[in-house]
Amino acid sequence: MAKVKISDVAREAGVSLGTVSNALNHPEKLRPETLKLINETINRLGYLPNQSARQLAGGATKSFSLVLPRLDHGFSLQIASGAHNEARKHGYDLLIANADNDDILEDHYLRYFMGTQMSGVMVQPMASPDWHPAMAKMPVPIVHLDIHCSEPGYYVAADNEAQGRIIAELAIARGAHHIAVVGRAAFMQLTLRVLGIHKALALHPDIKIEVIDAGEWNTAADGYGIGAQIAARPADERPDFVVGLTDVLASGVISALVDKGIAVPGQVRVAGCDGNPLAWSGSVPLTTVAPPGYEIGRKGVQLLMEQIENKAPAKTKHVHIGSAARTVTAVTAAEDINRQELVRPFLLERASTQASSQTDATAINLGAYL
Amino acid sequence: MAKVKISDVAREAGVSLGTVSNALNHPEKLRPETLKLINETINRLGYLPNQSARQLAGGATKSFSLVLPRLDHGFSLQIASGAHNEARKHGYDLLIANADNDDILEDHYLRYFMGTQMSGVMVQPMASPDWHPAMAKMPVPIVHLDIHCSEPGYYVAADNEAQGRIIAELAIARGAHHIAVVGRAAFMQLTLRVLGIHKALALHPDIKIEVIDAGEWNTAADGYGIGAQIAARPADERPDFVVGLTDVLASGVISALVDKGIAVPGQVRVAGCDGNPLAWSGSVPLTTVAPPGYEIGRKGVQLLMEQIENKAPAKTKHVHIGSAARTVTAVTAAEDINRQELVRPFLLERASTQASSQTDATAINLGAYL
DNA sequence: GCTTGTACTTGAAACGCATCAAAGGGGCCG
DNA sequence: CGGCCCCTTTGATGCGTTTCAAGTACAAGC
Repeated sequence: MAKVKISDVAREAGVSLGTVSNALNHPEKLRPETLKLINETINRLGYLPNQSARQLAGGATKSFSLVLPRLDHGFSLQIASGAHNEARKHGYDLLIANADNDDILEDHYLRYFMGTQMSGVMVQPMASPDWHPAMAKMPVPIVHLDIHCSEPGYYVAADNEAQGRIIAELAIARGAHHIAVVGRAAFMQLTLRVLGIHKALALHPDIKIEVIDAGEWNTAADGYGIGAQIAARPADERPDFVVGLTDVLASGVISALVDKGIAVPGQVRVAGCDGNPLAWSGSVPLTTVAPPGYEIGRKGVQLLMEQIENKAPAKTKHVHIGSAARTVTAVTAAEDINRQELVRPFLLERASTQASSQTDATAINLGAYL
Repeated sequence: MAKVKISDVAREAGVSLGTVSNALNHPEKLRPETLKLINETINRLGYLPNQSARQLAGGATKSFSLVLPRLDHGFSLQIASGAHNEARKHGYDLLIANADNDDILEDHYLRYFMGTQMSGVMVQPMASPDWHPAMAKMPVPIVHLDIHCSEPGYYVAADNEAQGRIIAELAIARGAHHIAVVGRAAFMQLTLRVLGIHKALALHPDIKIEVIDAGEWNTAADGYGIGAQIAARPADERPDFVVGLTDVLASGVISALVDKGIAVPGQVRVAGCDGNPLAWSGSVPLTTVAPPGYEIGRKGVQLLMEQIENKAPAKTKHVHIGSAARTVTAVTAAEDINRQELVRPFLLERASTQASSQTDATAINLGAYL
């Protein structure tokens, strides 16, 4: 249990300390026999290099970190996936931290990572990065994801307005009169989406817009609650088009509406945001606006790499992504679906899922398809 | 851009190095004025403690790490969620790494974390932990999740056999004759589920079981491919009951079957595994077996805490979870669903979702509910 | 005024490793 | 046999902290 250190390996192998270090970091400098001897000793002793000492002595290690607002938001997972793949491609590790929708925690992890001599740090910030000016001076490359920064710095901006615009156009095409946007209003991104919707509806003053705060978590339960609340309204106060910030949210809304006897999409139409595979891979696909999360993560790492390679980086550099919307022929109602026309972008995807239930028991949720 | 170190703060504040350190770690030892002065200096200079040096000098920091086989598997996210909450409760950070279904990478991150002087490490291993004997000697507390270890060590075992059993019982109740289990066979957990199915079917030798490997990723696309393959078979070679290791997988199978004109659940019944909120919160809920991932993560951290607190821990300690299955009255067919009987465990959940698409464009996936 | 105690503060000694200038060893040429 | 050069190995140095024994200043008690 006593920790084995490099000096133990050196003594045991009958070589010097520096040689063992070289075996780890510059194996090509050693004679093959020496290398082999050392490696055997390392394995025999179960030696594990102390990363802290390593970083202290040698500067930054090849690893990036990513702070996400929540792990169970599909979009964030896409980002993580893209960042992961790109990072590995460059031989970097990726460490992920979950800020759990808590800005204090987000800040905490950010500081933690910046102090860890990471090669670079990425955040998908929950709010406008007000702290950025202070952070920008930090000696660690940092990239903001899915957000537009006015402060100098690096960021990858998804065109959240475009997402709002697409939704609005969809709503117009469907003849909507009253749109409800459902989601956690505190999210900067949501604000932008709403802005996009407003802009797109500038010429349609007759269409009413409403934002319903989904509480802290954006869960299906939140969606269900909101759906129930919508269902309970008098018909003339009820939106005829609901947009969920999350697919899960939208899904919750749908089930509440259906449970309460409101026809979807007959009386109320519902769309989500995320592009969650589960949402559209089932027999009755959910309409969903899918921001290019994977690409955002990938570009984020690329910006990090740029900063690392050009030691004296430009003050500000950013990438805009997702403005060019790919729209697809609409389908009027669930009943009308011609499966041949359905867009099932399986070939573009990278898997997914998420779950629930905090009980001790193995549960089984019964439903259809059984 | 030059890194500010503790000595800079000390000089600038006109105190000694040790005092600044105390301000950071034992603020109660300082006179309030001194503390205030130091804190102001820290903020003014933008000082960020070097975590590496910190850990080197002071031993382990209060942080745990979690290595997951994949982030887009809902079950793993549940684990992460449970671990996160429990860790925060004890004042620990949680760092997550994605092994991306690659055992080399899993091993890599594991070694990395063990060398980082983490307070504890958790893994949801992809295969049987053969390397465990070597790792068990490591000076860092480690806990295996969702797996049963025969080697000495700590682990939290989900009763994967029970999951298999539940599925089998469901299949029997539905009068299945031919069950197909769809998923990546390399996963240890899947093996156990299949074992559970076999055991439960011991008295039903007439029911045929088949395992279809879903490839590396367990994506909806994989599911779709398998579904298509199943649909293409002659009716008598076709399974009448398909179990997806993942909800996404199951969902993909369903859409393929439906696309190919096979009735679900008319001709083929399909169930998933994960308890993904999206799967059952929609208007047509997917049947899904939900292992208690959240609890597994929580218990994992608890075992870690135990090891930390009792410095000389018992050789082996484990927790079994999920054996007591909570079953629910079955529903015969989608058309028969009585919504009042549906189990929508919203109150137990913690949100979710995941997405796809690697394009540059903001995409919109059209489907029903529109 | 001197002693004892209290409340902070100091600074030197690790922590485990990467680095790099320097030493060592062996082969080759003259 | 001596001189060179190249390949390999050595070990002292410093990375930025924490820790802790030793110090300082000041107050109270005698």
